[in-house]
Amino acid sequence: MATRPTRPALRERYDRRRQGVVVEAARVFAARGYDQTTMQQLADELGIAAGGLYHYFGGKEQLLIAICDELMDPLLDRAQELLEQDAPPEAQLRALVRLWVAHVVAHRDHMLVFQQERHVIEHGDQWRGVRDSRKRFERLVEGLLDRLDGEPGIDRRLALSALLGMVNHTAQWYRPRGRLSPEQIADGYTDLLLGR
Amino acid sequence: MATRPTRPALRERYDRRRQGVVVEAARVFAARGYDQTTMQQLADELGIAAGGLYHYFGGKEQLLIAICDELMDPLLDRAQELLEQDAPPEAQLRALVRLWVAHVVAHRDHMLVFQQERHVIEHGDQWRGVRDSRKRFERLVEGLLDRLDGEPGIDRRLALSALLGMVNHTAQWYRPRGRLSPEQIADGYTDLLLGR
DNA sequence: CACGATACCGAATGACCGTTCGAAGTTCGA
DNA sequence: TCGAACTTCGAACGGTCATTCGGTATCGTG
Repeated sequence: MATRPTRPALRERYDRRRQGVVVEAARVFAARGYDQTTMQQLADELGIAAGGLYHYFGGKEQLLIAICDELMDPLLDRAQELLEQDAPPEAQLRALVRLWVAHVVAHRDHMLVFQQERHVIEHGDQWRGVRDSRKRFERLVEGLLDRLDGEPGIDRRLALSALLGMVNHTAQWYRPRGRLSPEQIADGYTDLLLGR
Repeated sequence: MATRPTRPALRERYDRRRQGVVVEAARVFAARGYDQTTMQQLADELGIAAGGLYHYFGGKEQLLIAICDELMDPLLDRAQELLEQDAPPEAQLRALVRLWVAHVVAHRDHMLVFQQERHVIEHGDQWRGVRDSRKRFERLVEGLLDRLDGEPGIDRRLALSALLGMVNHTAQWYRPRGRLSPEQIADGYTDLLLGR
């Protein structure tokens, strides 16, 4: 693996290209599966030789890690930013779910790869970072749910699991020109959780 | 691959052993991933030689198909049986979700493998059977939701997706001696869907 | 233009893995 | 107990694939 260029102009090009590789990898991995995709196939899709990939990534697994980071990091940032604001819990929940659904559908491929490779993420050694990000995001949602007013019609922990299930599952059926917009979907989930 | 024994006594032993292989395979695949598990590792867990596996299965992929069939077929049967009875839609929904959650937690490993290998199931040629089973089950649930009385507080299709997401996601967090029983979990989901 | 830094090529490598198959062991039924 | 059916073994095969690396083309810069 090459080192990141030192000169600013080149560094920019390098970063863009690297990012492009991640996005394409997410696409191909989501469609064919991580293990069933060869570096050769991925390189073909990108129009470069297989060896060229190692200019940007130390190996196949680093590529997978990059996909997951690109999925979790911005989501976590935005969620944190949102929750720092001072607003009623219900409004925050609605806003968070919107943000979350929007992120999921904008990164469908990343999300599908993330779900498919759950076993590596849970057990792998280099995966503590990704695991922690996921855990932290879940805790954010959990904390918000605890802050909701009113007696819960449903167990709070169960509501959290349900919400995680619904939203993440969205990646598997959402289509860009579908009947419902991401916002409508998100609001539907929120309404469901709040008993309408 | 050997043919199924003709003599009844032997056939019984053969079926039991084959079934044991499927269950163990589900366990190992769920933990390590299908592609990352070698036939050797699987055989080790079973205490037999790698070649011995081919006495029961034509190949690794057939094993995967067997896991999925073992998951979907009984679920579909029970659901169909339930829906043939004459009962109010709400009661049927509650019963169906109970049945479904119970099945998912009883076959957690099968379920996790099923989700991980989504891409093969969606695109593979030999997978039409499994695909059809899944589709048929979804249609059963969809039909039941349409039969619910009252104006829907949420889009019916979205409710279906949400339910699918919640229930299937259960496989990823449920633990046998957890705080909630499968029935409590199922009822929680149903309450959520019906607005409590 | 010229030079160094960067980007990519592509053949070679070494390891791994699913699958085969003939032989050996075991079990069943008569 | 004997033979046939069944089960398992385990070494060998053929193929695939991630990764390496020395060389070549391209690009930015002075």
